[in-house]
Amino acid sequence: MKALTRNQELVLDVLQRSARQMSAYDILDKLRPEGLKAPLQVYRALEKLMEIQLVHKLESLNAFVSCNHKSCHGSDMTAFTICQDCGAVNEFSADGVAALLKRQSVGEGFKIYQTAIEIKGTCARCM
Amino acid sequence: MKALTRNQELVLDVLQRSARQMSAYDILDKLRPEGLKAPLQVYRALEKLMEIQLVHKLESLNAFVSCNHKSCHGSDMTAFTICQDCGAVNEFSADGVAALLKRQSVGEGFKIYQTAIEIKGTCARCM
DNA sequence: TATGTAATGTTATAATATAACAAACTGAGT
DNA sequence: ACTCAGTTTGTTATATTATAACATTACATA
Ligand SMILES: [Zn+2]
Ligand SMILES: [Zn+2]
Ligand SMILES: [Zn+2]
Ligand SMILES: [Zn+2]
Repeated sequence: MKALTRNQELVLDVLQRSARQMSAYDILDKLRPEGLKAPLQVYRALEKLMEIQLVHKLESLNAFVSCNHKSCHGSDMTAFTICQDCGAVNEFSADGVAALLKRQSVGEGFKIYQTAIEIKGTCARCM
Repeated sequence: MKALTRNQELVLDVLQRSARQMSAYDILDKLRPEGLKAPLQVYRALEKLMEIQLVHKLESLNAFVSCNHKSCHGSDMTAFTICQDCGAVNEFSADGVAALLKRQSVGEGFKIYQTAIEIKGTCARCM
């Protein structure tokens, strides 16, 4: 587990403190006081953080969240619910789904490398 | 089942003839000879086509495909494999996965409206 | 025909992401 | 300490994807 660089620390820290997903530009704005100036500085940090699964990208929102799911590091399976009313995002365990997808995709002759499962709907608080 | 408008027909037609997913701007370029000039003309057509599930968006690619899955219209469950080597996209039936996700998300007090399941890996031809 | 709804055309701009390249840092091996 | 390779950084510029705003036109239907 390699140590994070300064920019990676900064980006991860901002994401962890945030209650919500953030766009790369949201993150950049938060980090201007620390001296960051260019989108690439954020995107490069995000790229590494996603590689080691400390951060996930919500593809359907073009936004990023820190991983709060103890057991997903090293797994290739990540699933999110996204509430369309309040915007709340929740990472949840989808092991059964993962296994099923794997079986089914093997049936189709497909070797899974990574999955994005994003479920939009209404969360409990908003029902 | 309302009839499609001219722009919607044009966009759907281009997508159906394409062997691959296309970005909105790919589609626009194909349709310049037909008189389309602005991105919005394409995006608006895509919006309607997605509403009636004749077209799906691949969120992780910011690209669009026509639906070739006979039974998915009216369903809220769509799943894709995306080959990272050759780029091939395949829409596949994920009823079991859908059911499982539904059960699990109900457990979390979440009402599903729509899902995006995108699986990246290597297809049979590329293995 | 009157009336409301949906679709269109157009210009401009916002939001998201990457290319290219030079400079600085890091760690392993000598 | 020196060297080399690989990684990270800073910076400017640009590419790609998507929407805002607003005037206009088509279409259904009562
Ligand atoms: Zn996670
Ligand atoms: Zn909610
Ligand atoms: Zn479909
Ligand atoms: Zn392939």
